[in-house]
Amino acid sequence: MDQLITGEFQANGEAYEPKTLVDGAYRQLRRDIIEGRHAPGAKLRVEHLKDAYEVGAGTLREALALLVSDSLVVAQGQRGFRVAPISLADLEDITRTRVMLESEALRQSIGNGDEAWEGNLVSAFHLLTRAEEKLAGDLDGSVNEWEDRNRVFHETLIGACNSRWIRHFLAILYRQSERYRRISVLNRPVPQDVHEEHEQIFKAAIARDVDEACRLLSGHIWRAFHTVSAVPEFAQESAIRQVANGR
Amino acid sequence: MDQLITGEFQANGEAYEPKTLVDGAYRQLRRDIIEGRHAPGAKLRVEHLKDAYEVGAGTLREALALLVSDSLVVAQGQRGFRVAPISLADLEDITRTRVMLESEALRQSIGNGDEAWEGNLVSAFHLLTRAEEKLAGDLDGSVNEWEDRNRVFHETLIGACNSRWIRHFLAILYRQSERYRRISVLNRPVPQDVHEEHEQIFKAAIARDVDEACRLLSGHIWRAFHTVSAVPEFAQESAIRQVANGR
DNA sequence: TCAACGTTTTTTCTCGAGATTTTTGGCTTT
DNA sequence: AAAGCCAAAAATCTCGAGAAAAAACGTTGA
Repeated sequence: MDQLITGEFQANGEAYEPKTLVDGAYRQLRRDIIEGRHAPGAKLRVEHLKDAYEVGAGTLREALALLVSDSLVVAQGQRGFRVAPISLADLEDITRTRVMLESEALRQSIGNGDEAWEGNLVSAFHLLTRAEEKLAGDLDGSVNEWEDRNRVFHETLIGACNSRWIRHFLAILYRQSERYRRISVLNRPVPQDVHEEHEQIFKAAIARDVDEACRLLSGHIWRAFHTVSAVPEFAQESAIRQVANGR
Repeated sequence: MDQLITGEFQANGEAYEPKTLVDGAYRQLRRDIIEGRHAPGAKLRVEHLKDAYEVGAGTLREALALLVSDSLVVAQGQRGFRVAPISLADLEDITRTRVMLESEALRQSIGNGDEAWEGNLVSAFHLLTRAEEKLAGDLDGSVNEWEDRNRVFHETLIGACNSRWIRHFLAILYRQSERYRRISVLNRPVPQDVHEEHEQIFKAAIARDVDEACRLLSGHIWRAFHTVSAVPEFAQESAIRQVANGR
């Protein structure tokens, strides 16, 4: 089967080799937005960015167009591009929708998953556990590794869900959630509670306890929302609106 | 608030004026794919299309990039663009996901909807009824009108749902469904049954009967799936694969 | 007859310059 | 002093040509 260029995450941990300059700029730009290097609401000037990413103006425009449909960038006709704004209401919407979709996906995945899926899940959980140990041990630079492995763990959980569309939508929502998390949590999150939650979800999934797994996963996702919403920066919506308007 | 260029449908029936050439080409191309003028799996050659749509090559590439994230076009690195392939399994996936999201959206919409929403719904249902009468009366050229008003009716139904993300995903899925419908149903569908279903859904929504409305809506969407899957062209998956591979 | 190789042709991808539109700044007027 | 208007400047949007890659084709050899 043909491989989509601008598709989902890849499940394995190997480095992705961009096949084209547009694709490379798209991924680099997406990462910079998710990790907060481009602030929400900030203007994205083509003339300025084409030098930073070392591509032509047309190429960068095409990469920006791809980001528009991921809702990470908004286009204002004849007035250029901006980083998508953020708000607590938006994060709540993202969270609610994600809980609904991820519960359904997990339900299907546990129902369909074979032994190979179990194996992948054991592996993903193990790698995540190791990353969480490093995170607790104050090793710098392990945040990115944790983010990667956390993403892979969640992807593997729903990996046996045979609905491409649900997985596609969840990938979009996951990126949005990650952006909020990385913007708000500048220092590392509390890893101990999160690790326990991951372990409980993992065990319930392996035990094929659908209802319990969904219940735990929903709680896990909502807890992340409440963690972010407790950050002072987000607690007051007025500050957000200021950022969202980009002025 | 700023208006997004590449956003959702507009609820009213007025003509949309594209603010930029990219946006115009994007909408025109999207319509041509949905209405089947570009066959599934067909190659989209930039050199050939830029003349047809009367824009530059770079502009057309940008429009194609926008369509990639709608999953109406797939990009194969260094090998150009193709119209997204179709398959019965994909339609089933679309339908299942759509039923889940649209039920939730309708549930919220009926819960939140005020009198203004009721008014919009009455209006949309009335216009749809008129279009269905014309369709039964064998007036040519009324298929596009029916499609427009059918879309507006479904949009209005879930219009009071306050989740932007659910509405966004539903807009994508609706376009996909419309493509399958228009590819398979070259002659008009049976309007009588469909009209009765619309009327029942409409009445249940106005009566604020959430469970009944969701039940009817789900049946309505699934019935459309079965209608398409009964078409000989779709009944045999082998023919589909041939089209999907585009060779 | 079939397979493999090298050349030709087609198509895609990329870049920089020109035309439009928006924004900014200063000036005049009330 | 505040509001409105005109001009300069910045940024965006668009286009066509050149470079790179992939596909098609014919040829050669076993």
